[in-house]
Amino acid sequence: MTDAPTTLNKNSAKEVKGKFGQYLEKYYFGIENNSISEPDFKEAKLELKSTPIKRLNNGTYTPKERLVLNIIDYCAIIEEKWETSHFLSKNELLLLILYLYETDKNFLDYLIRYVTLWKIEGADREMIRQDWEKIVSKIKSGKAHELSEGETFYLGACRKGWKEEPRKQPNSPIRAPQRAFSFKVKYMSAVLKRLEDSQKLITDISELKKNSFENLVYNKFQPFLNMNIKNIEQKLHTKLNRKSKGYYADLARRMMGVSAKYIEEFEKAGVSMKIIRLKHNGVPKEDMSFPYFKYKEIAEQEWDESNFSEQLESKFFFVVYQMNKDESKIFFKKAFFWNMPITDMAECEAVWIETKKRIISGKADTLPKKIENRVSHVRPHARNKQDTDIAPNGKLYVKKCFWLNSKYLKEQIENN
DNA sequence: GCATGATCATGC
DNA sequence: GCATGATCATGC
Repeated sequence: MTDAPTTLNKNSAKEVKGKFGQYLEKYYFGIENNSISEPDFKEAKLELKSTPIKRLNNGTYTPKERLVLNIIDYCAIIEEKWETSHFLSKNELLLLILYLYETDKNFLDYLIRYVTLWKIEGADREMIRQDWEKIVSKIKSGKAHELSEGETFYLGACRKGWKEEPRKQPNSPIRAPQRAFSFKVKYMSAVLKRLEDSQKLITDISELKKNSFENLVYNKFQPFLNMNIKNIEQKLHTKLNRKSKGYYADLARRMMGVSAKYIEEFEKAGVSMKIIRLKHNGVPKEDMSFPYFKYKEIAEQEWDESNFSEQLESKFFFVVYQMNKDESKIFFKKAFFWNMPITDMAECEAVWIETKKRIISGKADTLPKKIENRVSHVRPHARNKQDTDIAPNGKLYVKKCFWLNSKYLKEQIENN
């Protein structure tokens, strides 16, 4: 921000509010201040947002306020659909900058703590969609003046511009205060937590210029190939909890030099890391499970929009350990990125369609078994027998999920 | 309290 | 040894 004025002194909180963001846009990114409806970087469909965090007395950090997004146009929004909504097209992908607000500092001296891309996706996206629908339906019924933040979960309709005249709204003569969509403070806390809990794999950009990301990851594992897990821990000068279920995942992250829970690059790319332990014959000890499904959801969905197809389309990172015959010893064998070949995807589609067919015809208790398909099968995935979900026929069945067959995984591991 | 990743148990 | 059913452990 070299061109920015430096003569400003301490600012009152009110003056500062918004200024950091304006200066950042203007002097760092060269964008003139605007409130146009397109994203700031329209070619990339990327919206620039900066937001303050503050330090608490106990040393932890917390968002200072909600993140205010676009102003709600009461009259226009009732004609919109979620997928093509103004809100989503502007805010789906944010370049989010979290800076540390400090009372007695000139705002030009605020520290930037995190810079990250934040995409509305996954389960968050569903919650936010529901919130959006709720707000829109209230506006539709002529109650824009009764909107309040407490009605929704992640996405709020907050007051914005107290000095502004109340706005016209459809289906009611009453004028309603101006409101904007916003991520609630609690949601921003989750964003911050996510950032605090994640760690970059590659910190030196020059490495990435010389080598592909995949190769850089493989290089990190190189020194540990074929090494017994005990020796790996020693080499890393670390002692992990062997009893923890996440032990092998922890160890894998450590081999990559990461002690945090999340790997930033994996998170951004939607890469899911999976641990596989091979028996002496090269077959994984377990099939690979996915989150449980809702019978009714499968009955109503098409394959293309199903959770299972979405999960399979993402990239995987397999970390493979090899056990000896009596499973007393285990060593690190290999790690590789993987995505499902299109032909195998078709097999999973067939299993999914068969599952849907049986659920609809009231046979949710006899879903595709392992012997029925080379790639995938359906099996219980619940806390116990009492942990059930309701099927379209009104009966309760134990929760189940799709699995990838261990023998199929064996082939994939051997081919990589 | 529940979802999720992971693992155990049983019977053929 | 494997398919299938059942459940554990952790974290949010």
